[in-house]
Amino acid sequence: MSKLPLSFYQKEDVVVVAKQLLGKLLFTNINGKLTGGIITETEAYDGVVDKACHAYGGRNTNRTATMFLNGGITYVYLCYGIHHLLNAVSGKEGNPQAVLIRAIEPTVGVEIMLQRRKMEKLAPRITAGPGALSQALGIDKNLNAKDFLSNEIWIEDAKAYEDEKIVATTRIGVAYAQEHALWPFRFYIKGNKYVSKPNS
DNA sequence: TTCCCGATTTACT
DNA sequence: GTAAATCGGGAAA
Repeated sequence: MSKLPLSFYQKEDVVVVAKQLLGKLLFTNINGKLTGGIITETEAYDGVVDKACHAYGGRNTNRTATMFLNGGITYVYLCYGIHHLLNAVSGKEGNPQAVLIRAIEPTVGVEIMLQRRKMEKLAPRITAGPGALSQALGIDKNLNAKDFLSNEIWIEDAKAYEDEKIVATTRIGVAYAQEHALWPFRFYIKGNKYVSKPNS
């Protein structure tokens, strides 16, 4: 398998990127520790027109500047003062779109992930949920604005899921975005155990 | 500089 | 089911 090219992320429609990322393989190699798995859940954040997006209305600050860059890089930020959340920036430069990676199914480096999560044995909650996933993979804001062809974090190509295996629903934790909270911008793989909240 | 609050998780009752 | 933890960003002053 090979790494996804930057052109994959630079499509105009972030929703398409979010759907196509399902089933791809996300890896990190932090301090020589290789971990990774299959992406099972994503959410799209559609730039300046999306009230749930940090860059809504063209808000360009130290934090959100990363999203305005060309697609194919990471956007990592701290939420609730505790959790690092991993996004894949998409679209072209100046168009602040991003895909939140919410969950993976671990396949490589499970022992390392168990240690990082302080867990005794494997359970879905190890990587089901954006904060949990980042902790398991060793992601923090030092990985912000890295491109997805780096040696620390990357995504490899894999067979795409058929549409009937993909569930589209509303996003999590964005009630403050009013009517935009109803947009069906969350995608996950039907029946997979490594999904943060299957019912919504 | 101050104040408010969040793209969550976990440990309780 | 409900609440606490915890800190940096963004807006206002």
